Amino acid sequence: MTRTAIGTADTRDAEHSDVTRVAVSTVIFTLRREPGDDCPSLVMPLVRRTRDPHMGLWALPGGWLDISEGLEDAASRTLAETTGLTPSYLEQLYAFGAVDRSPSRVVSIVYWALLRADEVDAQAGGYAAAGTEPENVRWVTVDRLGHLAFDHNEIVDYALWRLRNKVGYSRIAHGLLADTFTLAELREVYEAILGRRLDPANFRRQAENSGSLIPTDDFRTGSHRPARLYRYNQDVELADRGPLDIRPRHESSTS
Amino acid sequence: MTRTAIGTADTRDAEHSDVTRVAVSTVIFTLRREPGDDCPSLVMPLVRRTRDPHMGLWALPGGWLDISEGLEDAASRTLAETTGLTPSYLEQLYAFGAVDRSPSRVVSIVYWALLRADEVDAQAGGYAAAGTEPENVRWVTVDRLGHLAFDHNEIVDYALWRLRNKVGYSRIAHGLLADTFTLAELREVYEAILGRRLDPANFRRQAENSGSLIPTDDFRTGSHRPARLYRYNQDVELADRGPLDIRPRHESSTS
DNA sequence: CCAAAAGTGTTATCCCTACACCCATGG
DNA sequence: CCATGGGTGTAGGGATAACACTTTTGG
Repeated sequence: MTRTAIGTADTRDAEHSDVTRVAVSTVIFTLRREPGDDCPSLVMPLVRRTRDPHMGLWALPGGWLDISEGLEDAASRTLAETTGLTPSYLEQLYAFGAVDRSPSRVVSIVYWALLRADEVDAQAGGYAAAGTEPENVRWVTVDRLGHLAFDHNEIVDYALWRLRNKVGYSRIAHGLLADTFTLAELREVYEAILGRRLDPANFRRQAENSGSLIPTDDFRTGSHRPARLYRYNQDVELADRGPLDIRPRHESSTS
Repeated sequence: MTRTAIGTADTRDAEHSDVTRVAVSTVIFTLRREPGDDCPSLVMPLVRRTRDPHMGLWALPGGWLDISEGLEDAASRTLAETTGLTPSYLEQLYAFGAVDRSPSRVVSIVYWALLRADEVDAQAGGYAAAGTEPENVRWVTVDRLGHLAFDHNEIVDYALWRLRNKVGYSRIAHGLLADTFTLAELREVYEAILGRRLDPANFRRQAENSGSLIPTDDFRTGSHRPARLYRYNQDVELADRGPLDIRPRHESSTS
């Protein structure tokens, strides 16, 4: 492994200013329920830049592509370095390569990923207990990002567009939930992503008819009528992406 | 401009074997109507490799990314070098970066493009008249490609999947036609891409209701009842891709 | 007149939406 | 018993698919 940098695309060495280098960054989504809020909201981790192109600004997690490392491996690695977690979903977003997007020539292969809310909470709790909470990492609601380094605002906008688009025809919403969940929880994920409320009755039917949900015998008991817990049917993959193995495997760590 | 190579991802210099280089390749689709056939079929240009990784095999047109050149510019450039034409549609497909996809480490940013059938025919006629038909370029029907260099078979499969997928929810089919066309011609494009016949009556209604077609006052007179010619409404862009300027501009050369 | 493609009309079906309604639980 | 969310039923609208039908040309 060669050296890598958190915070994409800085100038590693002056001597490299005449070559094109490849960076890999990742837009990482998860869901956070604020105590006062009625519905959860999308949040993502950002990394503070400690070097000069845009030093001090917040940027997407990322690093240089190692010569002996696959693109997706690089995305997973930087994701783990930033969050300590394994994504429930990881997909390539786009390759950004405008000549002027960085002082030196950098092509960024950008991935986007989903993290299960419960895993993030557990991890955050662990950091808090150990007192090792990283100072240069911050989790931010997607609609309050502010001005990011490089072209990262554009990148996040595109990732958000893709997420919202994809939630309509695939089952990525499961990537934000624990392995069992109520239909209301699943619906809240959709509502948080799409930014609008959905009819519970119709949502239930659609979800049930999709064939991707397995009802369990357990119920979530709240302050009212208990709700059945469902599980994601891993067999059904749904026409989701390409016909080949280009697409990432979901390395679900909970199952 | 530095040196470039037709036929992606060969080893430029031995001294570069310790760096990751960026190549840009393009899957170029157009429609060819064989004299005997009843319906046109998808064809694409391939380039014969003249250097050693996979020398002699056919490969996608491509070349090394120049340090002062945008990704899309590189795709357009190699496309022009191969076909002498400007694409009617050009979009990034995927970044391929498996460690073992080439002897040296190469990340290929792959684009896919559409060419208007009439422009390709005109160009081919020009080559034939001038006697300058390139020997190392061959136009092949997509279902008779044979074994290509590198992972290019996978790449073409993915591009085909994307094309077939996209034809269902966008109007890229126009990218394969001249600027005026009959509904039957438009339907044939869809049929060639999707590989199945479509009901002419229903297709007509869908096309008319899409709002993207402008009827002209001209008719195509064949051996039977004349058919109205339509034009593509360039104002309507349809929710097609990302919300920002990441998407390529269609540099249509006919309008 | 005939064949064949251009173009129109009609109907059944499916899916989605809205919304009324019943069910089960904690307080 | 009542408020609240869990869960079911149902009627209307829009899009699609299947296919019968009329129109217009060349031969």
